Amino acid sequence: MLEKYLTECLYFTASRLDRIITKMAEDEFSKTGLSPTAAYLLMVVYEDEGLSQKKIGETLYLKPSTVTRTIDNLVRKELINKEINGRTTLIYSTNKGKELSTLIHECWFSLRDHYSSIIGKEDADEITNKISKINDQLDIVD
Amino acid sequence: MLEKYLTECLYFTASRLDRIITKMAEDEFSKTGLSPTAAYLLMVVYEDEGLSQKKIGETLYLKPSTVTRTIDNLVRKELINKEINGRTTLIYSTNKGKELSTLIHECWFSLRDHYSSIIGKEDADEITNKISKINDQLDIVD
DNA sequence: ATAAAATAGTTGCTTGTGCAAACAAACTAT
DNA sequence: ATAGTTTGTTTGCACAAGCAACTATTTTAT
Repeated sequence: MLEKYLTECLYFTASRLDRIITKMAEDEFSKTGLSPTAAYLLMVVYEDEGLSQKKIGETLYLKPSTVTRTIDNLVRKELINKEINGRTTLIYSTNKGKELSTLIHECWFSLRDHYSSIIGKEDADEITNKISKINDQLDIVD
Repeated sequence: MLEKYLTECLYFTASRLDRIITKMAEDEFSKTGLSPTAAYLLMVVYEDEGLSQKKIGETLYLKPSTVTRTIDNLVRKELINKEINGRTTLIYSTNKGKELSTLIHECWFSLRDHYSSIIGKEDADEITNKISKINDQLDIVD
């Protein structure tokens, strides 16, 4: 009986979805040895070499502390470099980092194929789009 | 440019949504002194006093270890009791726990009002429903 | 030129969740 | 009845993310 009300709660359904899809993404990206977030960060760097941590955080909607730590991790793996430039630090991928590019993109497509094959490409695209719009509405960055 | 592709990724949008809505829920339920999950667990107990941990986990879609810990927390706060019954444990709310019922339900409605006021009631209900259906499709409990 | 404010990043801590292995109780089949 | 299997719960560990307070740099205003 309560179950019905739970599934009418956005918090409840959204966090369940997050757990499911995060697990799927982790499994998919495990081939790269990276967490999904680290892989996405790397993709952001590929796209815009030398961008600042701040920009990375804004792109991925992650807090500065999370960005710092994800970056530390990638630096430790020698996949990116930090270039301190006054109060900002610029991030570049290393050669080793660039070598991962293909694999990461494969995982990224594979993840999409995976959930699309279950829920259907149209539904997947539609829901993703809707969630994205709702995110922008709810995320009132003060 | 990459931003556009990120918003087409269900993992990316879903985890962002989770972060936003979890924060909103935490703020809303902070009046109760409980995490949203703990509050939901308590609501499940109100609805079915004496149910097993297993059942709680199934209802909330949480792993046994998470249920154990959330319950430990509520026991420590003297809001519920565990009654060990062979290999299963049955959960009952205490009087102190029952006293929280009204407040928890208020927060629960208030949370819903909050996000509905931002994205609109229809859109909120629609997306919640869609996510719920997708959860059931993706959550292939082996 | 210097004090105050704003900005970028870091660090210690907390929280929620899961995994895997352990443990304990209860069936099942011989 | 007893060995093996299944089931429910617990425990140790790991991880991702955020908060709040801090440091360091840059900008602004006087």
